[in-house]
Amino acid sequence: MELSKTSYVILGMLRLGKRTGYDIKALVDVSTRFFWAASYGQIYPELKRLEEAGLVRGEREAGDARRRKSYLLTPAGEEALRDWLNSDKPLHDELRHEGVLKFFFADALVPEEQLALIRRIRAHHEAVGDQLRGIQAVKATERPENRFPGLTLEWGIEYQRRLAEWCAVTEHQLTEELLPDRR
Amino acid sequence: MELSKTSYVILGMLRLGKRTGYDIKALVDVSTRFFWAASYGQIYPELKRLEEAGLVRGEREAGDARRRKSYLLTPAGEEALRDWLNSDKPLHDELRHEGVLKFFFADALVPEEQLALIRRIRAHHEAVGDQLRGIQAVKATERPENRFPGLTLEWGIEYQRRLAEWCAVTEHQLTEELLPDRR
DNA sequence: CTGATCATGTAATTCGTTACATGATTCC
DNA sequence: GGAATCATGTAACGAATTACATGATCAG
Repeated sequence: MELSKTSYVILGMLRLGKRTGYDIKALVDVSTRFFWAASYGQIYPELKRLEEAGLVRGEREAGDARRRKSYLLTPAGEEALRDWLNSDKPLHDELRHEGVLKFFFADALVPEEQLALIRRIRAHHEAVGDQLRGIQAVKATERPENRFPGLTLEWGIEYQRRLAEWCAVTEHQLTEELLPDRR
Repeated sequence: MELSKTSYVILGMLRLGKRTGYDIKALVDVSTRFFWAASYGQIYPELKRLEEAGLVRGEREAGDARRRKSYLLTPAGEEALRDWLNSDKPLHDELRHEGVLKFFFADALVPEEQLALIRRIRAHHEAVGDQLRGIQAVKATERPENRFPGLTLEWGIEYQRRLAEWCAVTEHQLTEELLPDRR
């Protein structure tokens, strides 16, 4: 049976312990969202399918007026997760970056506009970097048996920093062309 | 009238001169594909819509047995392109990276498997980098009035190189832990 | 008591890919 | 003459988002 990548997000989150669909969404929003997003519209139906497939088990807490339903991984689910992690099938890698796209077409602009565009792109990456650093602060209190989420967050921060830096360098070059050094 | 991002890809490509839908697809596949992909299923219907909107004009060459239809930008199309480039609306920025996703969940693996995973991710980025360098060779003969496509390509190569390098560093760290230095 | 958050789910819609159908031209 | 490529298009499908509906609980 073929699972979507997003279903592995769910399995991976459930490996950390019992979780509701709501919990999973909240976790995704402060972690994998930056390289693999997921919405309620995917998570709830997918939980149902995963349960039918025997990869997760859901239970409503008796007497829980909130009719909350928590899921946990079955052994089959753990195996499916590990199989995916160890699989050497080509890695899905997709980027949709409007900033780079605009940059690609920037010959249509006059130099001042080009500069303004690059500044907007830089501001964007700085803002995302700030967001990630905010999350880092929250996560600072987490347990050490799961080190990879933290490493991934560091990677994300570094990634945004480099993109912003590349903008700064390009910005500098264009400025020099516009206002050549006079000494 | 709201245009999709992909329609700006089309407008941007047509700014470089008269092109058929087929031409645009071929151009996208060696350039924007890496940060904004597009397929025939989008391009042909979108060209029709853009023509109805008066942003492009299409004409079938008389006596062309191949029934080829070339499009070019109208002044309104050029304006729409420039307006988009200068707009300061938030930039769409979306990443779906299965490698990073697996890395995030890698605590479920034993160290040898973690190492193998990182190697697969590195190999992936090296392969994409090679692809981009191949394109660079082809593009080396292009005109200078459009400098930004070339800059973007350099950015892409650098981007892949850094991702691969980050994998190499992490790989090294994990190896050290597995086989601590004995002197 | 009221607004924020917790909580589950579905329906409509959008966006995009893949596969298919069809046929001409070019290169060997 | 046959394979690769040029060329246009559509239909079916899939993946994911957004908006909506509904209601409980919690903090002030």
